[in-house]
Amino acid sequence: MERQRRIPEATVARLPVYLRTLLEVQTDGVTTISSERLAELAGVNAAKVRKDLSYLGSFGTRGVGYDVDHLLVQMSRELGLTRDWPVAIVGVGNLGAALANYGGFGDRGFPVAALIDADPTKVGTTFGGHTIRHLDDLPALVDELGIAIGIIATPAAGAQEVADRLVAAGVTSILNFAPAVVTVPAQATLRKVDLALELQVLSFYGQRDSIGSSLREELGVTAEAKNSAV
Amino acid sequence: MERQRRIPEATVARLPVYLRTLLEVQTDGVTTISSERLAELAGVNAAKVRKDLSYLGSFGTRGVGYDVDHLLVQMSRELGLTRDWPVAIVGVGNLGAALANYGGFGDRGFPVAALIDADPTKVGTTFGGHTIRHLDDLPALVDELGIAIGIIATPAAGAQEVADRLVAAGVTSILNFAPAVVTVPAQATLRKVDLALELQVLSFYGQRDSIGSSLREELGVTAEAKNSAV
DNA sequence: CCGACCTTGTTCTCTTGTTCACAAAGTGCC
DNA sequence: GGCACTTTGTGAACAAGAGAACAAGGTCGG
Repeated sequence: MERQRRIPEATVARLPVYLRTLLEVQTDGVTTISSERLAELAGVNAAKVRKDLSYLGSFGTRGVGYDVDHLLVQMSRELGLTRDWPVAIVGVGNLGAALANYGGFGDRGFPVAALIDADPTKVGTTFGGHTIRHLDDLPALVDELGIAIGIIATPAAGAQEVADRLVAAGVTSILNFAPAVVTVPAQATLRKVDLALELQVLSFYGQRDSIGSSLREELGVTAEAKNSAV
Repeated sequence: MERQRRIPEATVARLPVYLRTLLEVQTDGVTTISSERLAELAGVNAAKVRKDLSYLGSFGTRGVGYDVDHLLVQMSRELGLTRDWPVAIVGVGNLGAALANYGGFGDRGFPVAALIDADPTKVGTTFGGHTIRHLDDLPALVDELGIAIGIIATPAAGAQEVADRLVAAGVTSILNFAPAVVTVPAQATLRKVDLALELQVLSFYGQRDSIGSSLREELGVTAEAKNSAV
């Protein structure tokens, strides 16, 4: 399959899981790992692991497995994690503030570089080491700080406008937490995290469960289907 | 398709989006909606909308469209949203605290009924109107409060144990925010929200974009693939 | 140097999901 | 009451993804 360059969407979404898993085993001193073992740790099928890794033009060694360090280098490069990507959080309400405080971003190469809000009473105040800037300053901030990713944490009503402004300012990667449908032009990439949606999906399957397991098979609700998001 | 009862996973994940959209148009006084219009508002294909709704045993009216109220009733029932589902948040760190404060859950029928932590210095303190309880109290809390859904907001290291304890206490719906692979028995439903993963996926496509749009077509990175998570 | 053993890379098949296209069904004007 | 028009419901083609299975390739003991 010599270094093929079209990586399927589903594979891209699994690479970060492999990456995290490999980092863990690396700190345990493991230097080589088989697809079987990696699959077990990552919670997926071994054949899938091998197929996914083969897209990286991977060099596993038959009979042995994959070199952990080498795999980490390849994967980091493929995911573009060899550099930091500064993030701007737009909307410093409950959720935005929480995300700003959440250390998990900076640790993983996504430093929070700016907090942005449209509310004049918030602009100028300091939060978690950042002075909140006005949405109108967005283009300047993108230039100054090299913002690569925008996180929308506004109420639903403002989400589309924020997305439009982010794109206009040159930010082409957007993560939307607002419970609203947002569209962006083709050159931009948008992903969403919808907390209420997740709970509602759980509600669907949870309700099904409570009608009794004897019926479940008949209704066709299988364990695989229920857990497919993981 | 007379009232068929196997609803595909992909459809289940879209029902909440339709639901939200319908609630919006309902407040605008709209009583009837076509699949075309609903598709536009929900950001999906019209044929997909019709097929999804047909799984509800839906009664649209040809030549007219769907009755908004009726659709909302059917959909709420199907998703199990005719009652509240009390939620327990396990892990009151940065993220857990944020989720506890986030009003979006209670509003949508998922009241936060308990905050749980394993840290003795946190147990007994009050946060957002809730006294933080110890993880050991979980079974009692499930019985007392009818906890239906558990949210894991602990560090990665503790996630699996919390999941095990939730399942043991009778909670079969789990939403995992911890950056760790968690597995549950088949009778339980697990979904995950992985913030770092989302950013890493954005990084992948963002990096691709920066090599120039002329190459993009050749590399096969299409707008559809990039936006498929939305 | 050879053979037993192990693990990868890849092909093939099956399942799931998406989209098109069109017949069926109902509305409302004339 | 009939006809033109609209929109649904669904069959069928197509695309994407998952997983089983196996040949190819490499290791390591003897």
